[in-house]
Amino acid sequence: MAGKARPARERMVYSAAQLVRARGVAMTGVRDVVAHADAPRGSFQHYFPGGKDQLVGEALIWSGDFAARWVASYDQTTGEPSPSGLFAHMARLWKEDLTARRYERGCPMMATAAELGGGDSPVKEHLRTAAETWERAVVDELVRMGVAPQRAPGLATLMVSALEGAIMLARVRRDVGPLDTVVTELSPLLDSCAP
Amino acid sequence: MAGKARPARERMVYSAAQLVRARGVAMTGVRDVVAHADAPRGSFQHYFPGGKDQLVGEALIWSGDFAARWVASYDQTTGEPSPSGLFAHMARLWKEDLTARRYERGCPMMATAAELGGGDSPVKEHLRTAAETWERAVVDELVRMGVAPQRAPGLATLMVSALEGAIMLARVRRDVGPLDTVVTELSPLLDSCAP
DNA sequence: CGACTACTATGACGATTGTCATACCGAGCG
DNA sequence: CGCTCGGTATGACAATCGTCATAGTAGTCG
Repeated sequence: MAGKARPARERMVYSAAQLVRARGVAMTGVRDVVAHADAPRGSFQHYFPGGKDQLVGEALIWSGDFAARWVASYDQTTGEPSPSGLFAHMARLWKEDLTARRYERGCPMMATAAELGGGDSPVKEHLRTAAETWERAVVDELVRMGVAPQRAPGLATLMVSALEGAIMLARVRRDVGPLDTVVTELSPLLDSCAP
Repeated sequence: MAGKARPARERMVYSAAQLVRARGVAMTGVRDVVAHADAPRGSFQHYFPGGKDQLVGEALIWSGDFAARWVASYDQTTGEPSPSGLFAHMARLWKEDLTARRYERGCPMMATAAELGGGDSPVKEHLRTAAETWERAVVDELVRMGVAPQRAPGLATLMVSALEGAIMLARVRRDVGPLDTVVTELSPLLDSCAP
């Protein structure tokens, strides 16, 4: 199941991210995480003296970095890069994940954002930086392919918003249709911003 | 605080929706709902023999109906109706709500969707119909203003997705900027589909 | 060898959860 | 009057939660 190639601490962070994006923060118990990570229970309090908040926080920044890395991986694409191609690239990962995992898991940032109230918790700060990391990666990729720098942030916000909402609708419907829809509908608009 | 103009049962459903969209399903206890609704605790098990699932389910269909009613209320708008105007109409409600409530509350459907795993729970069925009700209302409004019937569903999915994602980003950033952004960026695309 | 550190193991704690069981109240009605 | 019935009021249940306290092992270094 969970290969022990990587140290237990990393596995716990990864498992926390996977469980959170499947069932939410509150529904994900610390005991569930250590079991899913196949890690010793005593190690949790050793590696995460900050408790559950620290674990969830690190899972969020891991997610943000992962998303940013995936966005940046669009560079290795063969063929002419375009904003619509980047958006399709982002959506493809989710289509595969949703179908392969049978709509069990969604976006960890969405799950965390939905459960945190108005207050400022230590978790929310990490959520903010994770989202910022992701969006920044999209902006960088857009300007790299020639989109005007003052135009890119708005487009990135639109892309992330549409993708996030489509993920939610896809999960609700148990159908990846919304992902295809937003890609198709948004493509002409996105490509009209590149040279 | 909570006027007793309406029967306790309705107040509980409403309070459940408000608490769920603020803190999520798991973080919302049954005791919290009855307290927020200023309702007698014994009445909960009387009106909702199905337990928490029934309460959350009814809160979801209430939310779906509310969203659909708000979309339909665009009819009373003075001035020329347009797809972009409808989208701005939908976003305006959220801008006001987020700022007035200081980003305490998000979308109840998003909160529920994020916490439900892959399985089919009785709650998920209600979530599905609520989302369908909302999207259907958008489609009806679009065709009413002249959008081609085979084009409307795709646009509605795009609008709902972008709005939902923007709500999440706005909550994370504590800034309604994303709402404005998606409205601005999407307006030309939306209006290019109306006569 | 002994001491020290990194990591693991286990049991218990108080709090909170959803749900159930039981009893009480007041009006309607024969 | 007595009886029913929609609604209310508590108290307790088992389960689970995050966290803590304490003791154990393994390995390294002096």
